[in-house]
Amino acid sequence: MGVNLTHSMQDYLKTIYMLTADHTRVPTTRIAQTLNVQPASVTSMIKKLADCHLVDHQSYHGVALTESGRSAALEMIRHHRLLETYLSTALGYDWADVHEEADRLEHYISEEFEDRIASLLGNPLYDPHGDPIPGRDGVLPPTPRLCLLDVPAPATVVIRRVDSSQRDALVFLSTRGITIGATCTVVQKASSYVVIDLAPTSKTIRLPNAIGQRIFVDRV
Amino acid sequence: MGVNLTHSMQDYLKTIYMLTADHTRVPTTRIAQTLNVQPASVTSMIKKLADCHLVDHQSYHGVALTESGRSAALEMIRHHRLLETYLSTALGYDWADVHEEADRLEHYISEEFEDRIASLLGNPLYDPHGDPIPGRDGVLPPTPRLCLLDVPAPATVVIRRVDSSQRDALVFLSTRGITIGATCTVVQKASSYVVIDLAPTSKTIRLPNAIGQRIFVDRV
DNA sequence: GGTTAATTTTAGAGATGTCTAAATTCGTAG
DNA sequence: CTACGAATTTAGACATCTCTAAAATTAACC
Ligand SMILES: [Mn+2]
Ligand SMILES: [Mn+2]
Ligand SMILES: [Mn+2]
Ligand SMILES: [Mn+2]
Repeated sequence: MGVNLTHSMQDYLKTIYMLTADHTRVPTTRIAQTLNVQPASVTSMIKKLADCHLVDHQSYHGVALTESGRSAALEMIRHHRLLETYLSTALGYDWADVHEEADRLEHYISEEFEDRIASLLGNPLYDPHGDPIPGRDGVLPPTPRLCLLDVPAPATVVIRRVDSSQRDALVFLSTRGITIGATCTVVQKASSYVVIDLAPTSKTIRLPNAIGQRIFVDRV
Repeated sequence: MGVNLTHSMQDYLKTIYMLTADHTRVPTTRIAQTLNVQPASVTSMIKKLADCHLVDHQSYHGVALTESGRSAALEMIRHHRLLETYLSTALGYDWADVHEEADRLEHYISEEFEDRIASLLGNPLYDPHGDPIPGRDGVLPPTPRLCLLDVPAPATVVIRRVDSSQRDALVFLSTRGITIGATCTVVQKASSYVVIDLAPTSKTIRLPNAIGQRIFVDRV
């Protein structure tokens, strides 16, 4: 039973994990949309995962991960985020390009490979987008959640995380020098945009809300 | 048609390439043994490869690569040997451990990944076992072919390549400090073994013919 | 509470890559 | 030159993961 997970099983587990961050059950259709497959395909994979005790499936009422399903998902997320960090730090990839490569390789690296890149990187806690990297023990560092748009106007913040789900936004940000760890001052808040001064150059940047929404910070 | 090759198709092409180094056709059974599958499975895969014009199959008379089959095989061998070199050089893998990891990853790295590790390694011509790495253009550097056992007794040589097909032999050699690029002097040749002095320490090592057979050198 | 629309599951099929068992072909030994 | 044994292919099956189309279930509205 469930020791050897196929590439597909791992993708489903990872997706279910992501979609159940709020600890509720996730409906079939949601998984289908995310993985770009038909709902019928999801149902049949869910059955297989349930047979392996990786998910809890209640017919017509969605699915949730079991403890072992959660572990398997976190293992895959660890691979993904370590790979992204490695591709960025050691191989010079742009942060907009790491996802695609990591999403394939995550299924095929060995535990030795995982350990070696983790160790070379100094066992990092966050990936290039600021997403937390689960430890080998499955413990997840805290996710930066304070949104740039929720910071009142005159305030200095450090950029801790960006939403990495849209490549365009990542390119927009890196083009303007906005990266994880950068310090900036929020100088003006309008209804549809926010203006920041980016340290150390004090370059002034106007960010549309659609972008500001995707940036998470710590106040200094 | 043959643009997108599956993992399996790539493994078959690589295997056929390896088994046709002598430019003859290779029989079905030989491929089956190498890939640990049944001859019937080889026949059905060969048909598919022939449909894609990657191999030339004459029923009951074996198979050979076409030009495009050869290119695809060399592309996979380039991935494999670059990965082995990278795992060894950048991640500190032992040369006995690189094969297994590279054999999986070779199918899943992108051309960008290939280019980046090649460039970081300084576009190496040989992998950690001394096997030649095909260029992006498919050109293969020369394979060191002078066997240690064929060198007359008092002679100084540089170790250029070892047969990497048996893990045990690789462990045996690295345990004794024998690596690619090492210089040694052949001091005695007996019928069942050869004695060498390994520079720079002048450590004397007696190698059984079964091992010596697997070492290829350049005379100095 | 019954009807209806959306969601979900079931049923059946195709693609891929493997297997076993049976049939075919080849080459050689008598 | 024929018959035999080995190699190879064919035939039919199974596992995996996907699809489309049809049936079943749910939930919500009147
Ligand atoms: Mn994936
Ligand atoms: Mn990321
Ligand atoms: Mn392989
Ligand atoms: Mn090698």
